[in-house]
Amino acid sequence: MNYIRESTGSEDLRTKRQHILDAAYVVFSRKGYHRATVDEIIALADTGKGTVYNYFVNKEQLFYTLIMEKSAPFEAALMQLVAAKEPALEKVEKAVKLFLHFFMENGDLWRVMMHEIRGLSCEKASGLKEGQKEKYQDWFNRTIGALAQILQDGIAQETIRDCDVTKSAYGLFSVILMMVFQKFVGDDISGMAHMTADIFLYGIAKK
Amino acid sequence: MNYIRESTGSEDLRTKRQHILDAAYVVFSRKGYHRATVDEIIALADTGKGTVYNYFVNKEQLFYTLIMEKSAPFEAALMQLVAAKEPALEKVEKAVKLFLHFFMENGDLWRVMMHEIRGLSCEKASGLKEGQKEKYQDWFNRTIGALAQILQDGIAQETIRDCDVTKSAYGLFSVILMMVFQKFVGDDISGMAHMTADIFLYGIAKK
Amino acid sequence: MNYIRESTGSEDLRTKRQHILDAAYVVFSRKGYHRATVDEIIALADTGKGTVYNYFVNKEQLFYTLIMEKSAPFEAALMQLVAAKEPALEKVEKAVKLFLHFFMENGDLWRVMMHEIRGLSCEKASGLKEGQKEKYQDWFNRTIGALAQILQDGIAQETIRDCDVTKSAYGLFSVILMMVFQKFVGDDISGMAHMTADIFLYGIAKK
Amino acid sequence: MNYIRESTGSEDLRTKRQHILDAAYVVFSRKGYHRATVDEIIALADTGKGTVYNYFVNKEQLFYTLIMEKSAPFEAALMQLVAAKEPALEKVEKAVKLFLHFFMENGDLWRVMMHEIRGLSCEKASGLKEGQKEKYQDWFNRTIGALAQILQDGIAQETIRDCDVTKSAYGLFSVILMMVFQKFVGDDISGMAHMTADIFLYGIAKK
DNA sequence: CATGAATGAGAGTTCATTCAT
DNA sequence: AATGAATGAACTCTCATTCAT
Repeated sequence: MNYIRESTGSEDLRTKRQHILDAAYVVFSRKGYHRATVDEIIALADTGKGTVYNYFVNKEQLFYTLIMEKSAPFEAALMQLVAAKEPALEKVEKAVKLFLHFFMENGDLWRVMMHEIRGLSCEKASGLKEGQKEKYQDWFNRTIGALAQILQDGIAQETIRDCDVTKSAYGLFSVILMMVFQKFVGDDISGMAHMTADIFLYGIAKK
Repeated sequence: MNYIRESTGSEDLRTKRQHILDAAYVVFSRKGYHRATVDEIIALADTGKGTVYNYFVNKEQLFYTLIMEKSAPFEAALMQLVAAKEPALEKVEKAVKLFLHFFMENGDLWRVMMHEIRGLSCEKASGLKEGQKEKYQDWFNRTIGALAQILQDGIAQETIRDCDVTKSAYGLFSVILMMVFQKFVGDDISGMAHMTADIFLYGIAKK
Repeated sequence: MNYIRESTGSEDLRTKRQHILDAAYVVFSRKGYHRATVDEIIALADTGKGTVYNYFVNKEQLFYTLIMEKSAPFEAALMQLVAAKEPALEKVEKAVKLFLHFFMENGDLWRVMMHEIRGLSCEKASGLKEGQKEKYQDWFNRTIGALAQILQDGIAQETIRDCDVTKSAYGLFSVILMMVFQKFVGDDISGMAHMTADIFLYGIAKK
Repeated sequence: MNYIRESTGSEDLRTKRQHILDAAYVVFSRKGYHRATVDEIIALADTGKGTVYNYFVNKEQLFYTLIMEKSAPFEAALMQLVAAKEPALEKVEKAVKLFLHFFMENGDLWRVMMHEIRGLSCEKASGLKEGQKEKYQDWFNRTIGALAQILQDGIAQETIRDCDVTKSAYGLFSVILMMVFQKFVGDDISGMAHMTADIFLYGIAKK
């Protein structure tokens, strides 16, 4: 296994593709989908323009691949948390922490993605073809569904009010996003997670 | 003479500029700032390309004008609410209702605007010039500031916990937005406002 | 005669047209033919856009009219000089003075005109239709022809060498133009005329 | 291998960029800066619109590049002449010949350039940005400065009158230009150079 | 006559994508 | 597989001209 990695060929093959993805991550995050240009990506990736189209069919699919590759480890961790045997209230805080970590790293890219998947109705209203958009929607169904599952467990455990878990999960999700985008989250992610979960769970009205 | 004005006159007097704004509203909302083209706007407004540039200096200022004209009545109502003499807890619910109404109408446009004002640092990271972005930011300072003021009043009235009112206001704002974007809000805006305010104030954990 | 002038109608009629010509003079001189816009002309003339097209068939004819109106008094004076009974050498200096005065006033406009009449061959190579261009060329034939006539008189009077009078006239003309454009001419137009005529007549080589 | 390069290689290597410059030369010369369109240039260059912008940042810089590339060999020859050890009077005639040759080839383009660098004061009075205009002015400072230097040498050698060399150089320059523009120069450039220098040096008045 | 809102042809420029090397 | 020169469709914006009032 080692000798394969050390052979320059395989090393470089993975590298070119990865360099492009890394560069695309930076440029898409900074500029958004439309203002990001392939020229800027290849400049940052230090590669040729044609190379991009060897690995990715077009700009759109490059973006999609980026999203999926960045998401995979986060999704894995989240699913693991859902499956864990723990009180739901504690899982909520841990989930918030996972989301905060993820968005602290990838928030800008996700903001771009979320902006692009709007306009589902019209054929060419978005840069994404009809089939692609559903794949992005699946991401929300999976991750926010995980949050909802935790809340559902809490209801079963009678530590959480009997509410609409999907709406609540989306609400929690949106608060996390806003905290990140407004740069309210500093180095103390754990503390922020605690505070966010606390307000979410117990409200801000005086008891 | 009056009835003549009302038949064709009033129709035509307000027409061109308003038609363009109406068309721009639809196209910007559906396509976002960059994918919206002047050609599509004029097709919808049933006017010539030059006419747009008679009324608006460029695409950006058309967008800005749109935002400000749509926002004005909402802002007025919000400020009136803040100034009213009422318990803060009730004001919160009324404010949520105002926001829900506003975003049910203009949510897509605001999503576009919010996407464009990101990337404040870089020069060309957004379609908006540096000076303009601050004007959009002011909108947030004003409206979310109003929410924060209501919460602050609640703290003074000892009906709301002593929390970071700005963060909390942003949190409430983001939840409202998400409810709208996820189409969780139907015809019963009042009911939704009640539910949202309830969860925000009292949390979802069982007491 | 006076009462006609004072009647507002006739006064204003002449005025509108003249205001437009005055404004056109300023704008064409400053911006050149293409960069001059009708909008800027009407702003300076304080009139409506349609009014321009009431008096002039289009931008091109406005320009042409301007040239001809500005030229008339100069041409008259020049023709008078040619016809005068005077030694040719003195006429040369006086003609130089006339040209200097004229171009000190209208040099920019003439530069613009001279630039526009190029590209005689191609149909649409210039902004001017084929027929129009010849009219401009006539101006040169008339005015430089006058200079040539003076030189020809000088040859007859044996005070000027037997040279190609047309070429020499164009040469003198070009020197005058250059003096004006390079702003080598100050308030002392007479002195400058003397110097220019002196070098033209006697050369700059040491005798 | 070499002959292959010479058949297609050398043709194609220099091709696109040079074709564009060649086409731009023709179109700018014929139409002037503003009436010249990129569409016409690419039609003549038989290339795509984007290709122009691969080689030149914009229309203005294409024009500037054209001017500089056309000027380089002429300037080199002129500077060599100035530095040569020869009587100034002979240098004058040789310089006139150089200028005649140059303007016989590039006169139309230079006329366009000269027209564009006017209106130095106003911001948008010309198609050229403020900083660029100075670069064009430098061309005059260099080339007419070279003429003036020759005249200055003549004064030192006591073969030329003590006159304002800069004004005189501009005068000579303008005469050359006019000869070319009026198509007074035919195939016998040497003869024309002799005549022009003769009149410039010794005047046209009878001794 | 005087007006100026409306117009659209046409300008310069950008950028995702292709393909010969 | 890697490249980047070549491309042209699509974009925003300008401005001379018209015409209903």
